Amino acid sequence: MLDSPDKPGQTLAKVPIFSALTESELGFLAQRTVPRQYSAGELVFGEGEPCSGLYVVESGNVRIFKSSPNGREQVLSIDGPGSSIAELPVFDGGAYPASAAAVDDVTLLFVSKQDFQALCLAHPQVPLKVLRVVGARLRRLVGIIEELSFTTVRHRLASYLLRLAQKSGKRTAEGVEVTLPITNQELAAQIGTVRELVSRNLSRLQAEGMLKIDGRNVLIHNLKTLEDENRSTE
Amino acid sequence: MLDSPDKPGQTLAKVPIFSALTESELGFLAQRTVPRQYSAGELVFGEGEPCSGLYVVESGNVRIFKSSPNGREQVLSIDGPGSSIAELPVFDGGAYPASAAAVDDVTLLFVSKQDFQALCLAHPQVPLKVLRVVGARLRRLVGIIEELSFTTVRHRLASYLLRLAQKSGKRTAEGVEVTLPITNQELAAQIGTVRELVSRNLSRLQAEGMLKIDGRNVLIHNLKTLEDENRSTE
DNA sequence: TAATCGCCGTGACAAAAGTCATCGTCATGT
DNA sequence: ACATGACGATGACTTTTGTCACGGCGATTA
Repeated sequence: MLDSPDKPGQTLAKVPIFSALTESELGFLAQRTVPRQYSAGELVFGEGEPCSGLYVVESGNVRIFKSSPNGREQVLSIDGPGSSIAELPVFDGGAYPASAAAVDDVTLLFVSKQDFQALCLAHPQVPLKVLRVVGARLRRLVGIIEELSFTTVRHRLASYLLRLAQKSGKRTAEGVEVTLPITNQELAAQIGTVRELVSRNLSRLQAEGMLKIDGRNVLIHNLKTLEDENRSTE
Repeated sequence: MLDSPDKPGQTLAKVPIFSALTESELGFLAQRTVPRQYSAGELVFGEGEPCSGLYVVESGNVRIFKSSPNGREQVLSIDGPGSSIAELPVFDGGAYPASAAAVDDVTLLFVSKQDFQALCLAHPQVPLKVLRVVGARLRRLVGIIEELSFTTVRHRLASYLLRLAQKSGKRTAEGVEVTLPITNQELAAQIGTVRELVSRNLSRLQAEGMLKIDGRNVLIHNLKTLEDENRSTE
């Protein structure tokens, strides 16, 4: 049960880019996927490596990022179960444009370039689905550029908190409470800055009375005030 | 001759995403395209507008950019003849993620969403070509993010000059000479900063003996020195 | 228990980025 | 000839960002 042979098939069925396939086609595809395990922090592939195929996330989360020689990192996206990653380099034949690492313990399904290309030829709907997924990816990247180019660390931090509040905030009497799911270091990599500035800006927002910080828990007193923070210079 | 009826067809033949089509199919497509003229500076479409179709650049150049309420702009790409723009929003049904404006006088061929989708269904190779093109676009965006996140204005300016030197530099006795094709204002928008910083950093590079600036002409004394400028902190 | 390690906060500092205002130049049109 | 407007350089200043160094805290391990 825990390791039933059709489990990969079930995962694949939930992947948007394969949603046009019939059950038997999924089964066929599932037979050619190779499950790969990674433990937290492990590298899945590195920027610049030749692209041998794409991956589907079965469990856990994968972080796609760029890193600088200085040790800085910039996260491009975090993908959970049902996401496909690295679909694009499969098509243009180039190398991976960024690195991928396991956030926590992760199981991925690997689909070789050859198999995927054959699949695309046999099922013309697949590339169309890929284009949809890629569209979303591109929008996200443009959003990152916009934020990096136009806003300050403070803004990006506020945006992050708002997004988090929207996704997993709990209403309480004194406001909305969120729990930071990551370290300041990782948060810094996501909003394009360094650990210290995250720490300082969080403190500053608290000093200004917008937040109350208790370890990883953040109580946002007034969502509106935080939203204004964004609109002002955005 | 100047306005021969098959001219759109000839342009379309050079567009990568249509390279899989036969001559007669191109002719068929050409009949459904609508040529549109824009004069320098004119807006083609604005960020957030619903996407009604894609464009092919027939002549001139189009600038794709984001703008901030502050009046700042960030250029995402500049596309010349033979490029297609806004292929992606056609697929995911969303709005244009950025604005497009004519750099100089421009003629575009408009292909409606409906026609293009029908084309994709009839010719499965087309979406595959689109994926290739989009792959390149995505790489460029990731590159912009990398530069914005990791490097300084000085670095990005040096990179820009190097790229320009590589593309259109002329070797002279004292080094490589390039002519800036745009104003400092526009240069600033491309490297993600403001007019003043471009001016200042150019002056500074000159003061340090790397360049000699004469109006729009820049003489780069030593390409290597400028390249080092990039590697150092990148 | 002590040592170590990862994470966090912060002070001190340096560098970079951005804003505002001013002035000069050059081209254009009236 | 003159006014206008776009473009560019630059000084003065503020804010933001980044770096380095240090110390504290909590968990894990020797």
